[in-house]
Amino acid sequence: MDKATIADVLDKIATLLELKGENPFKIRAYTNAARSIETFGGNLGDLKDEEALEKIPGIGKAIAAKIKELVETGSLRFFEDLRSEFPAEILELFSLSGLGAKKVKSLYEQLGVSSIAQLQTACEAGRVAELPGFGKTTQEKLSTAIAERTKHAGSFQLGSIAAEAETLQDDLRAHSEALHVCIAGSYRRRKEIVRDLDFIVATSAPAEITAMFVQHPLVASIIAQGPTKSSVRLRSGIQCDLRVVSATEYPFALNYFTGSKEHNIVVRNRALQRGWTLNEYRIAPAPPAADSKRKKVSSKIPAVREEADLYRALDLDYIPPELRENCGEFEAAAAKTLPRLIEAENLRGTFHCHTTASDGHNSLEEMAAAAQALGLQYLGIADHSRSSIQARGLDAARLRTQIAAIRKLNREFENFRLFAGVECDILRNGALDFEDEILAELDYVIASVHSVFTLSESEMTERIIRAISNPLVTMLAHPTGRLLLKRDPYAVDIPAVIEAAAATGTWIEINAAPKRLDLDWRWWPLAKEKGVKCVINPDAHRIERLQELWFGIGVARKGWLTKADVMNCLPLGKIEAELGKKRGGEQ
DNA sequence: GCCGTTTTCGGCCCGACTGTTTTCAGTCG
Repeated sequence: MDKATIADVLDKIATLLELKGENPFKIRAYTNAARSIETFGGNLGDLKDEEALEKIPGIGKAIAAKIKELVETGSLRFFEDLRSEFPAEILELFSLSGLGAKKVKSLYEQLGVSSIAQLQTACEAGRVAELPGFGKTTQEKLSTAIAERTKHAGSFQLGSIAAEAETLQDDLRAHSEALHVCIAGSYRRRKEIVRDLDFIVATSAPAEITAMFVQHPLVASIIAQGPTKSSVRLRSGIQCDLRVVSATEYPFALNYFTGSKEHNIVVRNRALQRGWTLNEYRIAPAPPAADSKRKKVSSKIPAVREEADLYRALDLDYIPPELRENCGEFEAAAAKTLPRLIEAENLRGTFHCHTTASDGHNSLEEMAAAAQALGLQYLGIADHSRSSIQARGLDAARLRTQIAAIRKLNREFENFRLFAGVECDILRNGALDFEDEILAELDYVIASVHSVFTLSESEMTERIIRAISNPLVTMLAHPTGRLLLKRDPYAVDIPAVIEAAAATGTWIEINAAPKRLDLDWRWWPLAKEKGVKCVINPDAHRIERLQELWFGIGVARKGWLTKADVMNCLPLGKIEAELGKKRGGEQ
């Protein structure tokens, strides 16, 4: 059972308790526990051990016992009992925007509505509008939400909306009344999936900024419009919120709306401990509290002109947005041990690219020129191997032709080099798609799984470990095979793969293609701890896609990686020796 | 149900917008 499944059960418990009208703080405890499990970086085996579970923040005795039962038996009595109190489909109602626990409860108790289909019928019959607390407008909005539901699933790959987001940001920045503009939220934290975009604008002319925003050519419809907050839907379908604030409010708003929610709660609590109350607009003295805990504290209110001032006032080093997930950043920032995260400028080359030889759209020469234009010192070419029939994978003869072409081209470059590699399929049994003899002729080898995704977890794990145990394999590409929002990862024991990569000196890829972003940021602190090196690769099939390296940098930063952890930050003069290390048995 | 720099009780982030109200509840982030 994976972490996502456990978190999902905890979330569903929270929702069902809400439907029952339980104590809101108990409900939040389950939601907090779900987030905690989701971001838990440790070994999955620990989830069976109650003592280890209770060490995870937000998980106490009661929830630890429930997780243990769930992991050990595959089900949870408490959850099943709770679920049986309501019709099975009732949870789907929560996916409609505007419907929360109270309204769902009313619909269920007063109209017997417990599914989206039933709600649709009730709306069409006009019965929803007659309920207390509902009305004609609400009924119409629900009808629309049901109709639009399939159209906007509500989640977007970061890469699929980045261009739109940056365009809107640039246009807002160009407005003469905009003093500061930033996209906060999960976009700023570089989450792989975003649900909306949060624009924060500092200005003394809020009406003009709001007008420009809601009338922007990218806007498809206006959801809400007020003096300080507006919401629109862009053409791509993503919801986009605008907050207009004053210049003095800006650092607070930026911090608050960057989140994460879990991070904000800790920030606010640290402020409270110092006798201050913090909201999205300002920091102020905490009101004289009824409880004796804080009333004697009366520190001077700090001046905050930018976000860093806020963290400083809370005795913390500045925490980069990518780390704001409440996954240890506070402890590190307090101890002044936050790492200096990798930046895009640190990259010197990259390794996983395709050409027209297999399923790419550009030639060797074009890919090399594009890499040089980006300021890279080297580019690794790794076309598919023969088993990837669908991608016109190379056989030994065509691969040797490509190696020769690369060697020839290299004689023409100054201060740039193409490396000859291959993206070699890992066959069902863990063998590689080429004989060692030809792999040894290459500068490096990428191993990856492209077929038979349905093996059991132990078979898949053994398969991958066998492949990377070959000394000729330099790196493991997209280790889980996931396609974000489309295909789940195949079953594989990532901690075991990380152990094997550490033992064999194999690098692990961050595949920077926005649909993959694999290996996920949540695993990198563990990989780093084990001494595994990272390589950021675009998996580019055309020259424009080389720029997707930018998304890989975001993942690396979220994974707490520095330039020392990422092999392709090494300059040309040093990377060649590193490519030979595993092969030479020096490791 | 979780948590602890006054720790085993008594808190638990909080403001904006909308729609349905006539002063506020529900939802959202």
